[in-house]
Amino acid sequence: MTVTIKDVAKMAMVSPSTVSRVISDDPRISEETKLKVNEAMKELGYHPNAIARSLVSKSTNTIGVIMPKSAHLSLANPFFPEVLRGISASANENGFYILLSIEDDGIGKVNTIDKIVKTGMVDGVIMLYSKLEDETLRMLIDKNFPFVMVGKPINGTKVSYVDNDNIGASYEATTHLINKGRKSIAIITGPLNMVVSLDRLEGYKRALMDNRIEFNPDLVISAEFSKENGYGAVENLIKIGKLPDAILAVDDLLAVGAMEAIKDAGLKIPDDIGILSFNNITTAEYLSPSLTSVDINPYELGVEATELLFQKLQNKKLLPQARIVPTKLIIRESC
Amino acid sequence: MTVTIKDVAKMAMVSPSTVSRVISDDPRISEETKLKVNEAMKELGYHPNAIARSLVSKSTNTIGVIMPKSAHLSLANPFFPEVLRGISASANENGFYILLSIEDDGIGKVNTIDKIVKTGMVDGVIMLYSKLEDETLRMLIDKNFPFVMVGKPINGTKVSYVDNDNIGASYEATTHLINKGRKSIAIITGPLNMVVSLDRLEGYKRALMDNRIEFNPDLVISAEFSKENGYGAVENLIKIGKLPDAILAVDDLLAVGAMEAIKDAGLKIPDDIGILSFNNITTAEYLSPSLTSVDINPYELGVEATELLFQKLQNKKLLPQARIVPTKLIIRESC
DNA sequence: ATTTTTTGTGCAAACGGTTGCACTATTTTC
DNA sequence: GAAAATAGTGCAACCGTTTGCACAAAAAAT
Repeated sequence: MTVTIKDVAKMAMVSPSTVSRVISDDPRISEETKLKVNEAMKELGYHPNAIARSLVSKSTNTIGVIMPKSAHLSLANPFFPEVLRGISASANENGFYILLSIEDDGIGKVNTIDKIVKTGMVDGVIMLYSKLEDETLRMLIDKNFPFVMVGKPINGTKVSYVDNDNIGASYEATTHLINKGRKSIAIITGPLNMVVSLDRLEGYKRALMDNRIEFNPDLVISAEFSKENGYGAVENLIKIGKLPDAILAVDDLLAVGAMEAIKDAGLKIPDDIGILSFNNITTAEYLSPSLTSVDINPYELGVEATELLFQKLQNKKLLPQARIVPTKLIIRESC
Repeated sequence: MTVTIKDVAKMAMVSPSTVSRVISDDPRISEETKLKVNEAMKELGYHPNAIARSLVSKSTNTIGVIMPKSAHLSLANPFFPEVLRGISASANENGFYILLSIEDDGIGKVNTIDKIVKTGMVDGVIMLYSKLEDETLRMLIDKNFPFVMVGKPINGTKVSYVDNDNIGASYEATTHLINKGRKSIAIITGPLNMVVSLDRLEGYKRALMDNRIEFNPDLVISAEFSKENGYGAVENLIKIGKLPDAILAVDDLLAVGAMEAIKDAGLKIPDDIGILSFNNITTAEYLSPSLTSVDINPYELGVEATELLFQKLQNKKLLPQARIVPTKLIIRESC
């Protein structure tokens, strides 16, 4: 049925080895036989079987990409799809394929990383996943299996990762607010067990410090990313009478909620309160006032992750390293 | 280095065949040896090599998923990610993996479908892709290779596909407008070489006909999906003095633009003009007035596509068939 | 005119599994 | 108690490639 290397060999009247060598462009093959073989291949419509090749070469030219199923990021903004595009572009360029797995968050679920790694389906893994169970992480490290994480790992484990320059971006954003004359800047940050929240808080603190503004813990609100929580955060600031003249929200959704609350309180943006947030969702530009936001580059994140992984594939002994992708402050009307 | 079936065999003091049979749960193996073998497998941390298995079984338990890189749908709304989630969930349930390829739209680019199919990396293919070059399509059909398309194919080719019930949805939407007392309904449709545009136009026509409203070609505007085009379409209607009392936009983006144009013209929504559109992007609910829109179910589309593909894998002779996924009209303030 | 080197190709053993068939030991049947 | 059926396991071929090594023929060196 399927045409194999032997069929080609027969037709070209050479041995299978020779055909194989033609395929891999072995310099020892004469031009003459190359021609014959190539002709036979074309004639028969031959394509080398990837599985058989993998079996002997012990590499599949495939990288596993593990995505969380968790909704808020993947739906509210095209973060994951964009990372994926970056990975895909970079992988394609290097002749690699992508085995995608969307992990079920539920505990006790079958772990696909485990399977694809242990059964040898992939050469390396990229994880868009920070809440990774330690067990899997341990396994990867113990096996010295090449992998890269997108997003700084949670517990300081020494692994390779790529991430946005969250600290730098937050520093820049905060400085921008300060330069606009804002004195009292609140920050609505995400859950404090998320590295992204901590990093953005850190950048905020550093900027305050560098500008000799005292850090005020009352102006730090931590909440899950959602419009409602953004709204609630502002309500709360109003209630305790600590209304700032600017708000830094670590996620656009929080900002959207905050903006509503501010308007509902009869205050003006940016006149009374300036607002600035992160991620630059598409809606940001359509809000009124349009929202100043830090644009991140998920595509580039994907590219960098893949390149880093390829380095590891070539040199298994490469030490864990980080790649930080710059961000860009998009200035609009909200501050 | 890696532990193979032979190592297990040695440790359990049986032949490799026996180990293989234990793995595939062959009933002829005695409980006793099963125990021995399982113990040895655990002891050695053995996992059967997927590649080797594939080589002999001639199946990889992997399906290829081909996504277009083209931006407008994948970015403006989470359509593709959602389809992907559906595919992933369904595939996982059946112990299948996903080989994802994001195709570069550019002509002359290497065609990944071709490669993964011809080199035997996947058992079947799902294409989220309607602008498929005929060449690839032909190849798949000629090889009788199992595949399913998401979205009705463009040229009536007899292939298996899943799609939203676009005609039905449009019929329902138009009827809704009519029931609200609208007499003169314009439709802003997408490019007329896209099946989705045609189908939604078709549903619109049928609803008019069933309600004895004459179809007026002047009220049909075709434009690429974008805010700007939605704006322009309304501007144009105004200019030619054919302002309707309702607009059916086949995409939310068009509706958003249309709404702006209507407001800019000093008209009121829904009082002067009602508006209704398709796809129900997240923003729809936040607009003012909030936008009545047809919610589609991309997740289900993915699930159905995968199930259909599995049917084909089991029965290669299955005739091409379609699966139509119902939609849901979400009524809000805009009409 | 030998010997040595180079060039081009083939042989056969892997890679890590699966499976049809044969075979022995045990059980069932008559 | 011998023949037939059944149960449990192993042998060896195969899946479609790659690759180390051997080898013959041709070219180069002596």
